[in-house]
Amino acid sequence: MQTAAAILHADLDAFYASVEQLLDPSLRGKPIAVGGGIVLAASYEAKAFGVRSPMPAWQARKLCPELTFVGGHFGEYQRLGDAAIDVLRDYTPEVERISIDEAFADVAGSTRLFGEPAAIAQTVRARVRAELGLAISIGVARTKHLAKIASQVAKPDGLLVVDPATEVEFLHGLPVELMWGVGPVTKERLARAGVTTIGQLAVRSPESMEKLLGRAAGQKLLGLSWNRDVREVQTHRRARTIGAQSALGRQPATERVFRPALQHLAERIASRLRAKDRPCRTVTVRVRFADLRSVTRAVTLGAPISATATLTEVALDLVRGLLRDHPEERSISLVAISASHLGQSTLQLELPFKLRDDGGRPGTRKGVARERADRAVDAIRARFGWDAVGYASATAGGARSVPDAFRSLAEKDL
DNA sequence: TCTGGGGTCCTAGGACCC
DNA sequence: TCTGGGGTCCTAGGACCC
Repeated sequence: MQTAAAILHADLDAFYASVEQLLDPSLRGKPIAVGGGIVLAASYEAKAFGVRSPMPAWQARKLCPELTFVGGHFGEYQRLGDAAIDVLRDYTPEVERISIDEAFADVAGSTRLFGEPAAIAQTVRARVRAELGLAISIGVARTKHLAKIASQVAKPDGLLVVDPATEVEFLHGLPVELMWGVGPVTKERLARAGVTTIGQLAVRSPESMEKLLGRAAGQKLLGLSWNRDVREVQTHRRARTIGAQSALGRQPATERVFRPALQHLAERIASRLRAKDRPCRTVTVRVRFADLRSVTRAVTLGAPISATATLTEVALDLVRGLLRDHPEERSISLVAISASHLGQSTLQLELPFKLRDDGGRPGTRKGVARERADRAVDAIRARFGWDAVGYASATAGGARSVPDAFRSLAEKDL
């Protein structure tokens, strides 16, 4: 009844940094970091000095004085990431991409055509190396969780197949932080309870783990420690939220500051909502203060929205209310907007709607007119590019901390 | 000299309904 | 006059992932 190990987890090694070294041979073998103010990615040579992402540039330079910073070639990351995943797709349609440089693949149905999973993995690695010039590590196991752990253990530039007969032994010798879902906080909590390896976690009682980590996390981790992972490779996943954020440095908490920033974020988000034809009902804003503490405010509307002007107004309202509740906070360092409760794709026009039921705002909106204006802007951008047209206050606000090309990369609909 | 930007999922408390 | 229990939705916050 034991199933074969047929789940692959493929992960490009130090992806952004490797692409930079590929594009510029003079960078090969050297410690480099991609980014400006912070490290977005580090080469293996830089990681050897302790350089990690995200780390402020000054701290990285302190750890590694000869570190070379390079600005990103974001278009190339997208192109090469896509190409690597496409190599996987040559062996199975069952591919779940989880980020720009990482994907699961289920090759159970492909063995007659292409051979054993391990052979497929080796071929993929060789082809990505030969065709793209990049190293990709692959873990092969019976479950997604174990395949993911295996690829981490296989790095750099390795292949690791976990035999179903020995998977629990393999798992139990590893540190807990290799598990999906164990970050710094959970690692620390477990350590205080005397748990540092997956094997030590596995023998704890469900009650004790639930008490320590909460119901869901406790059950999940205990199950995973025995490799009880029932998740399947999912080829299509619909987004549940669409959001954007902008770091501001340290700025006064005034409308002059947050208005253009929110305008720009709302434009980006609303255009994506329209492009996917998925209007949102819930709008959440987040404001981070100078001390890095952040607070959120959310509102769920009576009707879905996707007009830029409407989203902007709702977000502005929320941020104003939030700041009124925190009069002691004089400066802010980040604003964010997130849209959720995304509707099904419907082609109906955005009707005038009530913003709130309490009558605190004018009841109706020029929904239809806004919809038309947005469609016109979307069409111009589709032809001439994003910066060809836009709301004056947002485009003039110019000083963006991160190029929009990078933002697009991070968007998860890949 | 404090640290980007895009996401997912979980928890807890309160409102509201039956 | 005081009382139950369950379900759903919403909001705020937090941990985690790449």
